[in-house]
Amino acid sequence: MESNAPLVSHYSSTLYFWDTRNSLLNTRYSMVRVRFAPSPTGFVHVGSLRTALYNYLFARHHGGVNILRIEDTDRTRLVEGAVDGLYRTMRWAGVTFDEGPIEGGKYGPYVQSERTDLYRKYSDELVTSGNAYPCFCTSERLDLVRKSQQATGTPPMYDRLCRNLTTTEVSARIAAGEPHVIRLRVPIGETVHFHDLVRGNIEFDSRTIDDQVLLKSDGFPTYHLANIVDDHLMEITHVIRGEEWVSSTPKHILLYQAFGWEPPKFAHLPLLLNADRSKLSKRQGDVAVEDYKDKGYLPEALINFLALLGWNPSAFQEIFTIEELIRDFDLERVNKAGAIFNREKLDWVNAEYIRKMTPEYLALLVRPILETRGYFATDDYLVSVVRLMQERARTLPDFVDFASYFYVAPTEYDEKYKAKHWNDAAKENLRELLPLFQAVESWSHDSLEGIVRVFAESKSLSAGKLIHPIRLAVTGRGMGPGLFELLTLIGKQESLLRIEHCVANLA
RNA sequence: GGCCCCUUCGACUAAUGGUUAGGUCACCACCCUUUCACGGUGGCUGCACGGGUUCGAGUCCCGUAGGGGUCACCA
Repeated sequence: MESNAPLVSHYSSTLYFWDTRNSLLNTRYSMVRVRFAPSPTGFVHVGSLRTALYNYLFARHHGGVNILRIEDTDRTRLVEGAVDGLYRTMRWAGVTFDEGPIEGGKYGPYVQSERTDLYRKYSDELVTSGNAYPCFCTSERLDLVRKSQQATGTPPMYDRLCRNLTTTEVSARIAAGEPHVIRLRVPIGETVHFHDLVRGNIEFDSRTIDDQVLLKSDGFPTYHLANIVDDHLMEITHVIRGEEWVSSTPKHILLYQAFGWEPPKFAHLPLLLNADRSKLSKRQGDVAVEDYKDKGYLPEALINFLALLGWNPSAFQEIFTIEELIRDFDLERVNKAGAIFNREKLDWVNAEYIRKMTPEYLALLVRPILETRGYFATDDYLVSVVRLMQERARTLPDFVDFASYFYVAPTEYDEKYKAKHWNDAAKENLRELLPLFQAVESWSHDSLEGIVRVFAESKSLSAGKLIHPIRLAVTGRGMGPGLFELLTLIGKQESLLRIEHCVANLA
């Protein structure tokens, strides 16, 4: 019949062992060790970044160790260069690791495909102890079983055909070279429970837990096996991961019990959501960290924004330095409900950061974009443009795309603005103003403003009647920095050229 | 469908049995102003619903509804 005895006896016999070790080596085990364990399937999802960030903040807050582990046990989904990309993204975001494939560490290797012998060994151990069993079912049979279960409305689970094969039959079939997997022997009639640091106690009836595949027929482990073997061997103290893992956690608990290992503490993070409250997905917008980098968001801003999606220390502060995030971070203040990724708020946070940075630093970040657009500017000039645009820009490309007239004369003129401010009277005014501009000796903010205001007064006009047409002629736009700042930067010759051109040609 | 989780303004959230339910983004109005932006002032909307417990419930309990996650030899 069913043999679930090994689980129970294993667990209780090793509990004593762990309790003793825990008290004897208390200092060692009080050291926080967390891991970020992505599978290298290409880009880094912003949700993954947030998970990585929370692990990082938790580790730093507690003076613990942050570990990167690559979970590449699915050979069919390997993506060339994904690990490099992952590191590039993490470095950009400022999330650092103390142990990992590049950092090294005494718990390595940190790439699961280099640890397959280990998983095999532990899988064998589970089979020997009766907590796992070989299964020879083909995927075709499994599909059929699943289909009939769906048809009858029963929960789709493995029907446990191979669970009670005799040892002689098992040996024979293995000797015959029959492909097989190793499955977890889930005990019957138990309640599996665990305490989640975010959600509290969570319980599962073991009859709802599938006899999960632990070792695939290609000899590679599944996530479930590799994950707990590594978490144990790497002495992970806290597993901080996305909510989508809650329903597989009981399988992990069962594995810890089967091995007689003390499970780590779990904290399941709320999901990042689309506007319709479904799991944040590619179909409804940008999900790759790279997308946000490319669109001109600053890493500090993205991190700040992401940190506050699902966690909040007080709600009386919106902008946090990374040091403040580390100081304040606390798993107990992580929310339970999913959070919608709100792009407008990100824009605002980004704008806040742009206003805080030095123009020199921003200019460095803007230059590549400038060159992509085919514009030219000296370093000094670019810094000046940044200074004028700084409180108007929300993202990095704004310094180029909303300010193109600083680099090249306008070829298009804003229709609405033109309709409002460009007419024969305006042109006549500019025609008369032009010689005064030409005659000016110091092309400076104050002298230009003085000329315009005196001229306007002499003609009994409001200064706006001159300012708006000049802005249109010089920039083509109805928005931007103060006119006299802008004229000063663009320079006398170029400014006059543009005004003359429009007076002569713009209808 | 089974199992698990969740539910405060449109969005992110604060509140740890006693508040006119607070802040931020977005939105609207006004002020500042040469435009846009910044800044300032004000406004708009919220405790999913129904029962309990309690002198008192957004906060505790039960139920309902709604939403989400998960049910692979993927992680």
